[in-house]
Amino acid sequence: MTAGPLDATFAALADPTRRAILARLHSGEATVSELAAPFAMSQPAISKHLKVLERAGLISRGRDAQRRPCRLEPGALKEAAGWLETYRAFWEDRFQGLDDLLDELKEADDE
Amino acid sequence: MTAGPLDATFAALADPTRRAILARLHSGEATVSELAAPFAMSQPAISKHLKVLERAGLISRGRDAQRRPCRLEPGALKEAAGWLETYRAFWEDRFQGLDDLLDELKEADDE
DNA sequence: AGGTTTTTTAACCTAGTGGTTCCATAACCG
DNA sequence: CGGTTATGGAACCACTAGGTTAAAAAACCT
Repeated sequence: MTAGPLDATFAALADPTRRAILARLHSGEATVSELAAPFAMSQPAISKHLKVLERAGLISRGRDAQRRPCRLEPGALKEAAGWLETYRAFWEDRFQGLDDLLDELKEADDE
Repeated sequence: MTAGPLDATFAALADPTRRAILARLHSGEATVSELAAPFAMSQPAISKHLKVLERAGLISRGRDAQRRPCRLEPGALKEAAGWLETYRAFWEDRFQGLDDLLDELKEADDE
């Protein structure tokens, strides 16, 4: 039934703080405190978000003395994009007016 | 901080039942009972899922006598895919081994 | 060893989610 | 009108999520 790691990935992406963290990591590794700095939120809260991202496979963490640098991992993002890709033809068809055409035909049928 | 409708969209996509419903709707409109049939779950539960999908803008609902046919809406899917698209270059770079090269350089630096 | 920095853990709170069952609504069909 | 079908709503329950504060770990620096 299409379960699996997509659950965790999409759930992780559903939070704006976490998406902002990913955006930040897009431009390179960062430590927990660096990631926490921009947010009006306690640092343990950020740690929780990072754990969610890690369990979803969106980031991985190294060790540098006391610091735990985070880096973006491409795998999960790629899978999520892959799932959405299934629908690309659908929304591009719609953009080309195919669905609108169908709507017109249906309305014509009702009259 | 990149908030907005992406929250609702990704949250809606985080549930396998809802993704299955979207997949089903990909091949055409369907009524609530048709959508509920494949699942070992009460029909009100499906109604709740449909409400989540609707509030996320992923589906819309018409009216056909007692039935409330659901159809897939492309907008939200397109936005979600658009957000992920920002990272496409990142995971494709990784696939090309760019990050692996960086890893090798770093390991060489440690020795 | 003692103190500082960085990060995680624990305990707690509130609110939301995903499911249930039972009932209400709405539109059809005799 | 009365019954049936299709769907939404209300009340409830267990569990999870996102936040807090306070304390514990772990690795550094004299």
